[in-house]
Amino acid sequence: MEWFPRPPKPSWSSSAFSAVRWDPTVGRSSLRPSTAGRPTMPSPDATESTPQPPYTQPPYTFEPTTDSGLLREEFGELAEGTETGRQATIAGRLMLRRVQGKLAFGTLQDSAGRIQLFAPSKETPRFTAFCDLNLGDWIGVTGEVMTTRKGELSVKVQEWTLLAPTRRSFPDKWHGISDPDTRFRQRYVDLWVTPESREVFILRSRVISLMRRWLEDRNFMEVETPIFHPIPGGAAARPFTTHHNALDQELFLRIAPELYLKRLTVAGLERVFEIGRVFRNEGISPRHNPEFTMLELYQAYADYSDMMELVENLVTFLALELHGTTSLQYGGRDIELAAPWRRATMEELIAEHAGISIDLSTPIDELRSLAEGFGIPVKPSYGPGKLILEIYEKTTESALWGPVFVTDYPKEVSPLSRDHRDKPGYTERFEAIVAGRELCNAFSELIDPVEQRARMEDQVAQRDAGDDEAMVVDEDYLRAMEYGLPPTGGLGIGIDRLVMLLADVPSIRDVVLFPTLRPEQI
RNA sequence: GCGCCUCUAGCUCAAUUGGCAGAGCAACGGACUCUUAAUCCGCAGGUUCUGGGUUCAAGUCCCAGGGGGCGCACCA
Repeated sequence: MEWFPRPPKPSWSSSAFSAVRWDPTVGRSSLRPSTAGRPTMPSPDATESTPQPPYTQPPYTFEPTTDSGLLREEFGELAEGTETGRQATIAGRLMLRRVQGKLAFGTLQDSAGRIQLFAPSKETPRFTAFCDLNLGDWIGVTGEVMTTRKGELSVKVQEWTLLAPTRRSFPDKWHGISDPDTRFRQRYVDLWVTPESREVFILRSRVISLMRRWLEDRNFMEVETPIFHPIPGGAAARPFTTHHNALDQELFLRIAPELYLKRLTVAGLERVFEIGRVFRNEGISPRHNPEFTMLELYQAYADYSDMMELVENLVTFLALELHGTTSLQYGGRDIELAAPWRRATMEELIAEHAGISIDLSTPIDELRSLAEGFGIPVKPSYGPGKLILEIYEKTTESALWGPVFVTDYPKEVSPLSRDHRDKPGYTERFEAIVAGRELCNAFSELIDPVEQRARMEDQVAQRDAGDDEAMVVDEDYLRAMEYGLPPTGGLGIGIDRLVMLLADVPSIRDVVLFPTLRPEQI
């Protein structure tokens, strides 16, 4: 994605992340108002004796005819000293300025990149005021497209206007901002001084756009379901709570859209998807933000094998569209995303990585002592399925580089998944692990309302036993199921983690525009 | 929640065994008609995160608190 000319400084590859640019030990501070006077912005009590050009109200609109990217596309290969005779109007932020006396150069940044401004005093109106512009000011410029004697493509400043002054000091024009706290809190500064940061969010936007298109091409219909849930459900997580005054009712911010989307499958919408925010009242870490974005989709008449094919094909498509290849790097390590991905059962993978052979027929005492041997705090309520899952997560999951589909989860830990067609006690559920992280969770959906009620009641028992992430009984969902949920494959993908993978960044805060932080004391 | 690290000018960073708190960029004043982080001269800029303590003397050492980063726990 060469929309931005990279300055010759340390790259932002993930290895440079912590070592060079994002060293967490570097200083912190906040951008404070510039105390310097602004000649273009006299204070209210400035007198008429102030020898500065009068501040004029910026225009309400401005109409650029082109941008830096289009200019580079059209005029990128001009020889030195070319005068094209073509006029251009561009707008953006002044990022650099080099005044030579009667000749000035500037660097303008717009959403497509940067381009040089060429301002000779003989042709640039209000030349002194132009030279007095501050870094960060928004300006609009009209003039001839040309190249300098050194061959730099430029727009000659033959007309210009101040669109908005900046009243705060520009960050270091070479180093930008490196303090992570400032980058997250003042993302508006980070985005225009850190090209790599913009690149990540542009990539994120493209991921979601491409995903929509891909799903729509396969006859999936996008829907929106409630974010306020009277009963939290569809995942195991603590919810945020809120209150509706007129109804005088407690409401929960959704932890997953799952149960509403499956109601729509009952309704006959055979292929639905939703891309939206979900909220989980859990810890914050480089891989967890309390609000994050999920893609969930449901496909009638499909099972979990179909979901595996869908995931690997979708991710392959995204990698090819965004990078032109499925051979990527993450954190300096190679990863091959081309379909098909490996499929292996949880127990096979435990055998590979922990060197132990266990399954649901293993005596529970043996499972308990194995788990304790791995340092897992075992609760008495844990059955064999939960113990196997705990052992998998402790010994195996983070060691999987993948991509790999981890299949056949124990029924005990999968309250919404359908029984495995061949293996009693297991479900047709899988997670895809890529770069040691869960990318998605999917299953052949449980369609039997009697079985679903039993599973929900079991969850309630676990909740009563102290598990505050266990689900509760959702009577309306059970009623919907009683009308008949067809065989259905369902899938949830964490968009943030997918973007982290595709953008090769190490923290979820690098892909969330405004991550959750403690309030700043200003 | 626990542990480790960190916080100095608007930004990026210095400050030796505890000994006058500094530089570059930005800003401000000046010089300069082909620069590319322009260059050169000058000026100004500080609650060293906060509050205690030790000391003749604290950015530096100690205690408590706050923000942030990372790890652990949690998060299927």
